[in-house]
Amino acid sequence: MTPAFFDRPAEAVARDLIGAVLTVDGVGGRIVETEAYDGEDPASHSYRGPTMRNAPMFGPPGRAYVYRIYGLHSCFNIVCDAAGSGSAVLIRALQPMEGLDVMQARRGVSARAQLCSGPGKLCQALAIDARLNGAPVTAPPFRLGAATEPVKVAHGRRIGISVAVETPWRFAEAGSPFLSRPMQGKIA
DNA sequence: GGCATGATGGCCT
DNA sequence: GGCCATCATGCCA
Repeated sequence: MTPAFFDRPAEAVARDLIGAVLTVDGVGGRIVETEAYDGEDPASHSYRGPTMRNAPMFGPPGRAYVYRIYGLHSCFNIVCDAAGSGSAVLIRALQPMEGLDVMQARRGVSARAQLCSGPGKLCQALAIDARLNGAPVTAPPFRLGAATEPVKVAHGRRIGISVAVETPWRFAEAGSPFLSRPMQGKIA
């Protein structure tokens, strides 16, 4: 996967990332849930323009934007669309594939369906933290491979936000048991 | 199953 | 000072 893949609107990238395989130092799995955000979007960190915290969102596409939320959890985004639009895709859930034992140890949980079923959980499982903020996801320790087979993608409302709740920019593999929450949208 | 709550840090008004 | 793109736990039904 090349940086050009990410140089598109976040909503398109978010959809196309479903089924892609993401690992950090060989630990990870298939992306099954994402959300798109951009600078026009009141729910986005980039909505009010660049700040120290959200600076990576206004940088080159294909880089990581990692932030801390509620003081304890990390969330992992991939920056999209150059031209300073402040867009990114939040990775919300993975289907664990590689390094299950490592993820279980980091999470303190053994059930596969709970290792990466949420943005904070997958960061803990893959050991993603502020160290990787701004790092290109197209180079080690990241590995990111496009989906190899067609995936049924559903979309619906995003989770955990209080504004722009009508913007249906959450994408997920239909019927996957590895989601943070069940999908209620329509098949795309 | 659902709902309430605490942990805990940086950013914004 | 208040607000979060969260998670785990505990209580009640």
